[in-house]
This record gives sequence, C-alpha cells and structure tokens, in this order.
Amino acid sequence: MFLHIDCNTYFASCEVATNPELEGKPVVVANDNENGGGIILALTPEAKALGLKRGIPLFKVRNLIKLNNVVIRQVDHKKYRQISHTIMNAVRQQDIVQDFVQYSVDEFFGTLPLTDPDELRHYAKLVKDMIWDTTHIPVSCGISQSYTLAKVATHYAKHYKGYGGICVLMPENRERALGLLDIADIWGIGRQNRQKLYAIGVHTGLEFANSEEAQLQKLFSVAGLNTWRELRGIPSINLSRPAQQRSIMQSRTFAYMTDDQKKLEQSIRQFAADCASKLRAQQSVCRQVSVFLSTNRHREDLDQYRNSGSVRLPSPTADTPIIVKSAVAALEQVFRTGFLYKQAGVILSDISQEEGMQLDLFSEPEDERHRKLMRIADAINKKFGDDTVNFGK
DNA sequence: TCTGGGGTCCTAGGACCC
DNA sequence: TCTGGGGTCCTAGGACCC
Repeated sequence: MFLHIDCNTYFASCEVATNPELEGKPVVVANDNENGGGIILALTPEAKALGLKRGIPLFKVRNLIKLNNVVIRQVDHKKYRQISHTIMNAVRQQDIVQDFVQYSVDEFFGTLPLTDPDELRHYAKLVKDMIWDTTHIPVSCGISQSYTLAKVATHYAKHYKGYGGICVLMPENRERALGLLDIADIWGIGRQNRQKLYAIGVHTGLEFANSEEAQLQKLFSVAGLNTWRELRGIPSINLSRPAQQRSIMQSRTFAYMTDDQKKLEQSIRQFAADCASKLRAQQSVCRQVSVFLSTNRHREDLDQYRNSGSVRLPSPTADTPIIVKSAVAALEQVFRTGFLYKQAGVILSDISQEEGMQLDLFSEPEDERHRKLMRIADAINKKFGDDTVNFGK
C-alpha cells in the first residue's frame, strides 16, 4: 500500500515549531517586501478562523490583521528545506516505511508492506508521532492502493476530525470516497482538465474513474490517463527523479515598476549569478540561459507586454561571467521601451553533469582558470555568507 | 503527366504540481 | 501604495536528415 504524508499548513507550522511563543496564536507567513506588498502563503488554524486565506495580498487585510494581533512572519525557505530534511532522515531511520521519497518541501511518499487496515493505521500513527516528536510539525497521512488514491485519503484525513489525521482508504471504500470528491480536488486535475471534464458531464472522482478510456484518450495526454488508472487502483505514476534539477530559475516581482533597462539589467545580472552558483552547487553545467520580463498584469490601465528570450551557449558551462553575459544578451533581445516592468527572471536549462561535460574544440585553457576561480568564490560565500564576494562587470 | 516518405531531434509552450 | 517563486513532464510542430 502507498503512504502519503502531508505537513499541515507547513510554512506556518515551521514558524510555530521554531518559535514556541507563537503557539496558539494566529500566525501568517507572507513574502512581505519593503513596500508592504506580498501575499499570504500559509496560515495557522487560528489565522484561518479569522477569515484570512492563502493567496490574499496583505494590503487587503491589514485591518483584520491589526485588529486581531495576527503575527506576520517573513517566509524563510531555507528553514523549511532544513526541517523537511530532518523529517526525511527521521522516517528513513525506521524500517517499516519503504521507498520513502520527498515529493515537495512538505510532502512525502512511501510504501508499507502490509494489507491489514488496522496495522496500516498503527504504523502510520507511529510515523506521524515520530515526526511530531522530532520536529513538532503536525502531519496528515493517507494510505491506499496508488499514489493518487493515497492523496485522496490524505484529503479525508485533513477534512474529518474523527480520523485523527490518518485515513486508510481500502479498496472496498474506494468508490464511496471518490463519489464524494469533486474532480478539482484530485491530484493531476488542474483548471483546464477540470473544465474539459465538466463539459462532458463528469464532476466527481467516481464519475471520472468510471469513464471510458477511449473517451478520455481523446481529451487527455498520458498524464491524465495515468491519473485515471491510479484512481481505479492501478499504480501508474513513477516518482523517481534524476538527482539533479533540470532547470534552475530565479525571478522576482519588484516592489516598483520600471522602464529603465539599466535597472533591470542589474537585477538580471544578480539572478544569473545566483543561478550559476546553484548550478555549481549541484555539480552541473547548462547550455541555455533564458530571461523573461513582464509588466504588471494587475494594472489593466497600463500597456501590457511579456516575453522571454534565450541564448544557446556554444558549450555547457557553469561559468558565472559567461552566464551573466548571456543573460544580459537575452535581456536585450526581449526588452522593449515604453513599458513599465514589474517582474523579471532568469532560467538555466539543458542541464547536464559536470563530469561528462562535452568540451568543445575551441575551449580555452582560460576555462580551467575560470573554474578554479568559481570554486574559490563559492567556497568563500559558503563559509562567510552569500554575497561575500561577487563578480564585477 | 508525374513532384516521396520516413525518420530523429529540438524547442517553445502548455499543462500540471507545491 | 501594495497581488509569489519556484519546479516537472508532455506534446506539437519545425528543422533537419537520408
């Protein structure tokens, strides 16, 4: 059987776990910026009870927050990654959960070599309690015949208090569970696919699972059909992923809007340098550098423009100056005057491992000196903090 | 007159996820 | 005043090959 573990209101739980004085208080985690912008990313149950919701811009709820002494915590992704790492290690210490993998910063999957519902529940409880003892993070557990059904089970574990945060969904209860579930709540059904299904009169998980394969084939790609199979109890999703990331991105929504190319270039240079350093941290090289730009889509009164451009590198590299230079070139491709820009970012792609690196015929001995320089710069920044040393123009 | 057919590889963009 | 920041996979279609 497949086990799914989902941390409850993860970012908010991490803040409470690491700041005990926040216990029992309404807390929201937001990506607040210097202008007081930002949106709510996570909230404790106490904050939810006040009517606050994930995704709301802070400026719309300042009053509510002030009135109820809601604590606003700045989002801290580094901390959250560390805590999920601790959870990973803790669960891997014991030997009942197998194939334990991290799916996202706050979700995990594994398998349990058991079939008895009472036993399954018992071991899920052990894992849940152990995670609580180790990290003080509350989690919900779902268990069923496939990854997708395990997530359905977790959905019920979260929504029915009586389950105590654990739901074992056995085959005999599958139809009942799916019959009560809107297709929008199913993993793998997004906005587009939901509309397609509504259009053919399919609204519940059960109606979807009972649909004809031939009909679905016309509407969906393999991903949609995998979801369909999983809901019928046939495991069809493979979660194993390559050790390294296939793309690395850094972007920002600015506090301001600007039409100044020089100013954008400053940000793009920083993003590109940071991406390059992440790239080296996973011992990889990339062959493509892309830049995207966007105006403020919330300002319907202003002219809108968004575009992206790429630079293909002659050979794979993790060299900061080369990557920065390429990003600036890509920016020049897409920048248009007469618009007020609000968001920009850099994406590195076509990533491969450094070892198997294809040296091109014309690579310079200079490259080796560059690589040494990068290694030293990275080591200094790791030891003394990011941005201790940077690359000049 | 009649104007191939079958591949592979790459990329951008769309769908999904948290 | 003020509206996030990352990722993955799949597919269609163009470029290119013989």
